[in-house]
Amino acid sequence: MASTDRRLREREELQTRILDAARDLFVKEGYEAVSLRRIAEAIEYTAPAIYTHFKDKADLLRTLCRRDFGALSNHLVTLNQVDDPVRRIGLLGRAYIRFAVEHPHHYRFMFMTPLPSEVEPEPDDVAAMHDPDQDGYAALRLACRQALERGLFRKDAGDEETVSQVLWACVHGVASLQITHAHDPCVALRPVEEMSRSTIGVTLRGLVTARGVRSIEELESGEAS
Amino acid sequence: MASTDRRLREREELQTRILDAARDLFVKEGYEAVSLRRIAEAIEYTAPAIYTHFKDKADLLRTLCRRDFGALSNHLVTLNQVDDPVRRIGLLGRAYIRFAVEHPHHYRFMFMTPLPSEVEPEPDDVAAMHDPDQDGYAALRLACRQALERGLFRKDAGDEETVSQVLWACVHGVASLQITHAHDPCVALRPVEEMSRSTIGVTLRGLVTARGVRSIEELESGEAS
DNA sequence: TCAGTAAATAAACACTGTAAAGTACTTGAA
DNA sequence: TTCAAGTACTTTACAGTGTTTATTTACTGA
Repeated sequence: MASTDRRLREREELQTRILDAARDLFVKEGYEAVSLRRIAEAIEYTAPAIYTHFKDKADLLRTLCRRDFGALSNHLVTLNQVDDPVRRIGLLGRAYIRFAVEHPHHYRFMFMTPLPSEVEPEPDDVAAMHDPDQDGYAALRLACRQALERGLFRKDAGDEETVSQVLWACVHGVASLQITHAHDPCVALRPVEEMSRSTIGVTLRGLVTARGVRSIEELESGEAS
Repeated sequence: MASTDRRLREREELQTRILDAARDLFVKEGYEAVSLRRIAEAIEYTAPAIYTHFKDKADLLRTLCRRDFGALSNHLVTLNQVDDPVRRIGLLGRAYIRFAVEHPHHYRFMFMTPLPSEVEPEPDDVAAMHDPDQDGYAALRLACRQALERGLFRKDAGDEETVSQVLWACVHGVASLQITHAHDPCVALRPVEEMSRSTIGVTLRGLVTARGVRSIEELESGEAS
């Protein structure tokens, strides 16, 4: 049925319009400052209409983040082409922090907001989550495994998983501190580029063997990317 | 006037009762999940009564945090007695993460929530903020300065301020990741003790000179404290 | 043409933080 | 002793929130 197709298409179009309006407002004013009524108004509908397309307000943002973070993962995994795993990890870190700073509201919701309750992920996502060619964290883990295998990371620094999480924690620290305190006069945070460079440099230096130091120097001498 | 004293005392007592009730609820259910009406009910008053003692809901939590974070700083600065600055930094990091995990809602509000607007701090706080014997961050900065001066940290790692912020970012990363994702089945975070130990070990190793390595070994061989 | 279905709406519910008005009670002075 | 001022608190009310229910509207497939 052609008309059924059209209805389905229209439905998806409206969903996208809701998501676009929501993103606009969330990015400008933050999740909690934006009400469903305002989102609805922006697309000339009423608030309850949103419930036809999304379970609730959190679901709206969740969907938004899933889509936009797909973009992050897509960007991160392109770095898999970098041969040297240590240099690759440095580039992953830089890109991660840059993304967080450029999309603070998305980042805040994804990584700085506790889940309402135990929300289990969809099966599709779980599969993608362990694929280094689809998921950013999996790409980081792969790089860590390679760095350990090739003797570029000290073995006593921890196993693949621990090392990955340590690296994640450190870049997350830079990102989240930046998002929360960038304009806080009490804190006087260093510019994010400097924090990014220094933190990645320090953590990598804390992980590498003598052989791995060269990779860091290459990373730091290379221009920003 | 004796009766004036009594009135003042009673006023302070009620303020403390409000704060205690609020802390109880915030710690159990989080800032946003708790309404002023519920806090008031817990102490058998009505919601607007709280406005006699606090400017608004945020002010209530702000006061609560100032008091309780005084306790953190008081604890952290006791570590100033540790001579070796590298070991001291490690102990500061451990204590910091432990505090964050034990007081997740306080920590969230203080370091993971953006200020409503440019709130300038009180002059008293600013003075205390730069005193290593009163403020935790000032204590960290002092330790970093000493580590640099004594040739325990590499000079090219950055100046005192940058190094301090890198260290802060890393422990903050561990703490905030833990707070947000401890019970998230999608993430499967390593236990916080392991993350704390590994992250502090890695970052310190990334900062020290050859001379400084001994301090890390002492730190890691020492029992948890 | 008509029953059935989906989508959007209007109205309402149970909340929220907060402001204004009113009520007791205490205080210092006439 | 009486009276005005002021404090602490309650009652009431407001404007807003996310969400639910009942109702209308529009369109579909038979």
